[in-house]
Amino acid sequence: MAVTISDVARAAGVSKGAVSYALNGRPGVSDVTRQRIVEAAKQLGWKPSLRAKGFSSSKAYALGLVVARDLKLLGTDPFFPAFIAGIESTLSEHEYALVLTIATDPDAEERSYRKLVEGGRVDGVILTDMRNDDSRIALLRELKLPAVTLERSDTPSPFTALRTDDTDGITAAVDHLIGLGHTRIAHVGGAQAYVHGRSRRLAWERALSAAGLPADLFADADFTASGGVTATEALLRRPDRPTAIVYANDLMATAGQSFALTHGFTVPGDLSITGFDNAEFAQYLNPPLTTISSDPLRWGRLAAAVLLDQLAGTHDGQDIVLPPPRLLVRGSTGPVRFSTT
Amino acid sequence: MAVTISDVARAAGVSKGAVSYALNGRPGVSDVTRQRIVEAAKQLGWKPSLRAKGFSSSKAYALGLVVARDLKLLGTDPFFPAFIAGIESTLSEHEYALVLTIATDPDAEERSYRKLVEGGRVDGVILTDMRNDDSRIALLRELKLPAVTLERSDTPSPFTALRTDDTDGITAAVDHLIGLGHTRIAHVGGAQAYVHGRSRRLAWERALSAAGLPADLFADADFTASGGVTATEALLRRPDRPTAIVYANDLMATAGQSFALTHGFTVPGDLSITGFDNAEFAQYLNPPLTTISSDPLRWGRLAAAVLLDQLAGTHDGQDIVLPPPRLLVRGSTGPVRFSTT
DNA sequence: GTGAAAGCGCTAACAT
DNA sequence: ATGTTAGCGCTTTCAC
Repeated sequence: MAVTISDVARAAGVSKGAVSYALNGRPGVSDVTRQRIVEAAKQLGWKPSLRAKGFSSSKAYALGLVVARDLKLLGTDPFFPAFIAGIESTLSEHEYALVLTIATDPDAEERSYRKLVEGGRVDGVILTDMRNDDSRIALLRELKLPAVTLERSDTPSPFTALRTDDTDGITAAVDHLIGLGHTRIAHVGGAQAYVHGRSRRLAWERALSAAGLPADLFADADFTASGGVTATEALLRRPDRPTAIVYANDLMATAGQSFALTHGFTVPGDLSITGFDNAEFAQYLNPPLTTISSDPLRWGRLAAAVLLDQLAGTHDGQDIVLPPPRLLVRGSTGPVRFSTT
Repeated sequence: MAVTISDVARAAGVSKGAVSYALNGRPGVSDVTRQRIVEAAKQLGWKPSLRAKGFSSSKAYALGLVVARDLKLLGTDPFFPAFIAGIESTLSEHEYALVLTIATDPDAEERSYRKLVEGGRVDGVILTDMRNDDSRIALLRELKLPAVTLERSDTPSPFTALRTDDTDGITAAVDHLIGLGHTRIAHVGGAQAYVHGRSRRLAWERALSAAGLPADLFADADFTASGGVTATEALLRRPDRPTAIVYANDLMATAGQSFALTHGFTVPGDLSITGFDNAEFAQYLNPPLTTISSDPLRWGRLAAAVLLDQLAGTHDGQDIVLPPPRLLVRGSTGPVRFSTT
């Protein structure tokens, strides 16, 4: 049997309560007594039982992450692994653990949150892939589960959000293309039900408007490779086809580039292409993909830190704004060759 | 306050113990009493507290997964997300949760396991990325932590392993290339410290030997894109350069293909290429990558199931053998053009 | 300032 | 076969 609080109390000649106070740095014990207790605990090599702590304090000492994504997307998204690593790096400093759940359909998502709460598995959750009109906000409210969200849904939310302007990345991409002489710059959108899907589209529109260019070359897609192909095909079939396409993520850009190349277009000669995410493989395409890079590790670290602060009551509830993503110019973008207008 | 076992006991007019027995389907209560108890529990909407259960039974009702990988690899590996989804699908049926840890350096890995145990976070762990001479085996033994491993390390291990023959996938790839007339078939190896790195290399060697061809075109790498580039460059610089390269994963194959294309080689004209993993992006390369596909979802599901069985004492300890991976022939492989020997 | 003691909600050893 | 009861290891209230 491992050493318990009673052993320490006995060794230090005090009560269990005193030990608890002493070790949690709370008032209720004199400094000398505290010293003695700390000493005894160290001597005995006492490690407070997380289970007992959790039980008596009704805490899980864990945070939850429910990932609701299509497997195909999960597998290629460079965001999640780094994001999770970021979460972990914060949690490991605080004796917290991460409980990960993967939900493959909408119902499973809600069930996941409910189970996490019913089982007392977590003290709070991190919400990613925010959606416009996001049902999770009401759900978590009902469940009284503390949360932090990545980006802000248009659904009013009582939860702290980590935000940035996707805007800046897309804007930089569009401006880069305009600088290369492009005037027919299309956008292949990510699923518009997602906050980041829509904000990227809006950023594209605004950047074009700001330059006095029409934002009429839009093709809706869903962040998947096959969606990217379909959208690209639709755009390239148009008589006023674009000379550049801004994609909402690298996977669609990759698929789109592949489609263009196999249909006789040169990249960037006939068509310039930009992605979003900076997936590892993107720089090994032919040509390597110009893309936009954020800092998922940092997002993860911060998201966990903010949530922990909140649980400890040391966060003021203000949203956190992260630095904007950066444009990485590579071979898939180049000067417009000629205008066919 | 939520309804507890005492409430149910009172309502059913029995002791707490009786309720515990009744609800866990154990002997000790008559069928009539059991009926009454179950009824009362349902009426009151009683959900046994996982925390209390865990506390009194010293169980976590959770499994752990410690991922020790370079972030760059984590982000492009299609294996993990699907594998984790598989684990989840089994766990969610058993009131178990998954605690995920990411270790970015070797020390962190050991610390992770120790923390998981000390905190009583998990009842067992799933080991992936097995290494030859794997230190985790001794560690888990010391920690008395039940485990299941993916593949078997050469370190003798008391843990059940899920196995397959990588062999079959690589063999199929080499045979496919031989069938296309290739005779100088190289291999760009994954880190040889890993079981799957070495087994793929050995499979390549054996397949060539079986066909009476020399296995002398080997370049060591580490599963990373940049490693793939370096290895490819070394191979293509050789006077007896290969007409086909079998890569140990898709990321290296992608990077290698990119290198070859940008250095004037045509694929598959001058060089045929095969990968391993069937990453989503691989079919959107130019040309699309011939690769080898396993079933990570199934691996995950099984790994979790076997471990749970083991915890329940219902597994005989026999290794589980999974079906071999499949070769997916795509555009990156073609007939050898001519021989320059 | 200090310490005793009462839970927290279960499980399991123990009487009956 | 059934029910009683003593913990599990901590936190926290409440006397002292």
